[in-house]
Amino acid sequence: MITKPKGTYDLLGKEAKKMQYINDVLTAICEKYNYEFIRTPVFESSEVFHRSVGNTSDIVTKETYDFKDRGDRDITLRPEGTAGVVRSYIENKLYGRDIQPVKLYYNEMMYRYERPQAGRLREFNQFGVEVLGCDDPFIDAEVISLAYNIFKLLGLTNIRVNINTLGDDESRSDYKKALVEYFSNYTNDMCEDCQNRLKKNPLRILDCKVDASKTWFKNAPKIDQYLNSDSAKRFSKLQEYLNLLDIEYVVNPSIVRGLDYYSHTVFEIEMLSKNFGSQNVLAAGGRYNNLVKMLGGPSTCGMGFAMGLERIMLALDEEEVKIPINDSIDVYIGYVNEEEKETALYLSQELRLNGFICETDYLNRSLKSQFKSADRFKSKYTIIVNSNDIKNYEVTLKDNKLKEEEKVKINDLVDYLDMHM
RNA sequence: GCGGAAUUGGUGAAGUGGUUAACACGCCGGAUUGUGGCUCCGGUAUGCAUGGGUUCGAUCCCCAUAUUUCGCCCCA
Repeated sequence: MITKPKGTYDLLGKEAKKMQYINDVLTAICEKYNYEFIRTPVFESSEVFHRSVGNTSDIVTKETYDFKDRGDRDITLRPEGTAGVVRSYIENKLYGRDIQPVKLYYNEMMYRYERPQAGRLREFNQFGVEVLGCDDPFIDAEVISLAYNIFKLLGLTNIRVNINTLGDDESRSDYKKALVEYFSNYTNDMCEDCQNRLKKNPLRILDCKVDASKTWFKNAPKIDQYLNSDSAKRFSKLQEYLNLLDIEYVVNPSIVRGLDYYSHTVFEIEMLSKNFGSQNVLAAGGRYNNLVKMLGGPSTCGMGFAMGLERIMLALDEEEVKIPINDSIDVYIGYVNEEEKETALYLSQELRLNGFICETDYLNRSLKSQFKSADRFKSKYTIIVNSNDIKNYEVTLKDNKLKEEEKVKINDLVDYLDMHM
């Protein structure tokens, strides 16, 4: 048997309906916030990701799907959404638009060559938002609240918003320097990973779970001592705005994010439930004021987040959130002989085009099985097409709830159903 | 990239080194000569992930591979 590639999944049945529901919610809320849908290619020039995500991140160093196409071009399947959106923003000169800032959202499959586990796949669906051309913490607050409100709207309650600031370039590089200096004194007591992080990306040490309880770890320098006044002011303004929006959040200095392009505001929304797998970050994002320039555009600031839809599905299951799924139909049409079948075919089209969800039998099964089918479809009405009735231009219509049936003229069917549903 | 667990039909699964692989659900048909949801009866695996090996003989023992799953790393 041919099976799906590792780390992929087939979306079908109830899960598919759930996913569609999530998508409906996302689309609806983005409309209200007036974010514009954007779709970019599944694959990009490798350069797009290598120049943006950064070479200290595993995503680019060992998790991308890279290949050469037949024209010998270096191609990479997108591992995340921001870089492609920014590339498109630059290429289409959206910085020159009459309406600013540019507020975009995407909802696409992403690809990372990783070892799959709970909440982590090789092909996965990320929804995300990017706002380009606004440096005000006003937009930071809006973006964070948008992510937060999506979860609230979906019915998730057991979540927490963590925020932090990485400061501007000056603050961040001062802080990095201080961290390296400080942590260098404790290398012998450090876990192996942290020793690597010290060389590659010292900020990430703050996110370590192994060393977190050690005294030297707790006494490490904090970012707020290194923020210059502008960065500090911006961060407190953001908190003010979040308070105003009534968003519950926690300032968490260990949120540093893995991608190189972040600066100032960073945030994560995590699932708190203990039973949830270790992949508990449902959404994450932050400000990236250097990215547009890094990718060759005019210096433009940006703010955004991404969320993993499969993880949200897991979270909804974990919290046992009831999702409104319509799994019933309006009408089931039963028949037996060929003449009746033709009428059934005609009627099914007629009803569907008039807005009714309609099913019938395709397998020439016994009338008894057709009634069973109608029941399984949870149909509100069952039509029994009968040769004798056809002569009088009518059919038998059964109300499956009241279990009553009556003859209805074929021409009156639509009106009748409109009135009764 | 590293480590642990799993892999029997449409589904949940039991089971044994040796003729026809239990049971249940589901599905199809019949009892009910054109009417469901209950009941009863009957039917329903090209054979136990794939490839090797051990053996007179393997679904059951060994090895490898694949996939699933859980964790580390990383990240949504």
